Amino acid sequence: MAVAPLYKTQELKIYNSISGQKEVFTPITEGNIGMYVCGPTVYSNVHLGNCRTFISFDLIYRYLKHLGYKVRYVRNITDAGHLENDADEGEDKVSKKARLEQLEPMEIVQRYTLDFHNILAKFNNIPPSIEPTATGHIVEQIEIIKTIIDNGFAYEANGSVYFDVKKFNETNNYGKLSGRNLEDMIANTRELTAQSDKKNPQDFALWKKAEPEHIMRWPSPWSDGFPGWHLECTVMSTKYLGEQFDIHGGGMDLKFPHHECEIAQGEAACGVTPVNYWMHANMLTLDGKKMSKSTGNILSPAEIFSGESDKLNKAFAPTVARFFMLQAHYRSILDFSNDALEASEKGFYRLMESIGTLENLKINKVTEGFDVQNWINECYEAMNDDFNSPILIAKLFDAVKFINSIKEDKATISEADHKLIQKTMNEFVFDVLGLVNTNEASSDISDKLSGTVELLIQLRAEARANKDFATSDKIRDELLAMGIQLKDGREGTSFTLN
RNA sequence: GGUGUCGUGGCCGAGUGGCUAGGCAGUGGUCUGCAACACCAUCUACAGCGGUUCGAAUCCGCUCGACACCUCCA
Repeated sequence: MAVAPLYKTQELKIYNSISGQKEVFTPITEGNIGMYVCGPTVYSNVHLGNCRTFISFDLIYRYLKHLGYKVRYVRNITDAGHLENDADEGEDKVSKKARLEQLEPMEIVQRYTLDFHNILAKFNNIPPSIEPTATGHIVEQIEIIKTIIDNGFAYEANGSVYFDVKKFNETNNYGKLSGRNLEDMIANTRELTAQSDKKNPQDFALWKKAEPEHIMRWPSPWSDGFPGWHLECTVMSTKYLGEQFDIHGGGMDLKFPHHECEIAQGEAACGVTPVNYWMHANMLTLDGKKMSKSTGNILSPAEIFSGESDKLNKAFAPTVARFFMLQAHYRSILDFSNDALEASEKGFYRLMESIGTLENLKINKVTEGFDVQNWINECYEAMNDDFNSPILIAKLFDAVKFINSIKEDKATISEADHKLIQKTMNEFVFDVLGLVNTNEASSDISDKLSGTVELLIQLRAEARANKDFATSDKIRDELLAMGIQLKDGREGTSFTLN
């Protein structure tokens, strides 16, 4: 018997940045989803703020897959073309770093691409289906520039090619994603600097002629140079997902100009708007301010994992940091602090604890004290409402309460409901939220240790029976200091690793 | 200056025209040799002012404050 995919029964709503509303999600091709997310520019280590965005889209990817969709997830690596600023003399970020560190640009790219993969793996992100690079698509970028020029939306000046925003805006709408109006933008900008090749300050580069000292350069019909930053995403998304695809994501700070330019390029090249659902993940702040490479207001994942930072009292497991982020909605600003992370950590371990408890729960004939089916529905409702992970987590804690009540003989569960709740917990906690059970990972390697602790528990029980509390407390307290917590229940003593 | 978002209890953080968010912390109880864990109960809210409404924290207006984008950033 074939089971129908979940998406047949679940109505998913997604907040579409371009309409500013939650919309019922309908993919272009039933059962299939094309999703593109702007990846990093690999000229330095990822910071925690970057990670939040990718964790947000990992959640989305995981849930879409959970619903039974076949998702092609494309996330690029920007290894060329990303300029320091928009001025004509703006230097390529990768190039600049290579110059400063006296390395080949591709060594820089390799180093930070590896770092990026390594860190995201620690956060248990699933790699995308395709991870294309800008330098691997120079030919396609040159081709699309030709098309945009032929369609009359770009012009060459001095070996560079610029997108003609004003011309585009006569027939299309430049600013529809970011809610901007081109006339206002023009009215609000200062005069062009005398040496600029652009017709308008809003025009953006599709191709830049390389200065003689610029080491990253490719031949083109216009000059030896390099492609503009916005272009790579247009090229790689349409190449792998088609001229029109379902979801395009990225950080909120890419909305303008990057994504606005992508819309313009896509429409100028293909005559159709490229994306049906625009999704923007919000920023992670530190001391109330956006984490940002340029201002140095940064906390690195390595610092979280090691605890070596003025901002932290202790080290945190990657999955705890992930859990902390998922406790906020992806479209809300989340402020990072040691205290908030510590609070999440305690909750996280409570959640994991109850998943362990769930394994060997007393089974009864009937379920009392909880409506399992209703609970499952509420979990789906939460995620179907624009991927509301905080609500989902709140629901998971409802189940935690129920599980603990059964343990305390204050509620009962039937065998069927037990299976159902176990399946649902596992699916949401591990498959959808992508959390990792740290208890389990450590207990795998500690069979011998368990035996040792069991022995100590036995000795302690004997001491307690003899009212030798000095000995029993010594065993308990010293194990605790080693990170092993004894738990006295009505059916004997168990332990957990902290 | 332009555009936009937001302001929730001790902290973090959902939600929303009338119904308990949740986590952490606190308080009282159960359990315990004492604790811890767990369970039960429980206290601190919706920036300020005005308006719409039978009813607003939720809608509208103003004030104050914060942040983001308008240069590069996830």
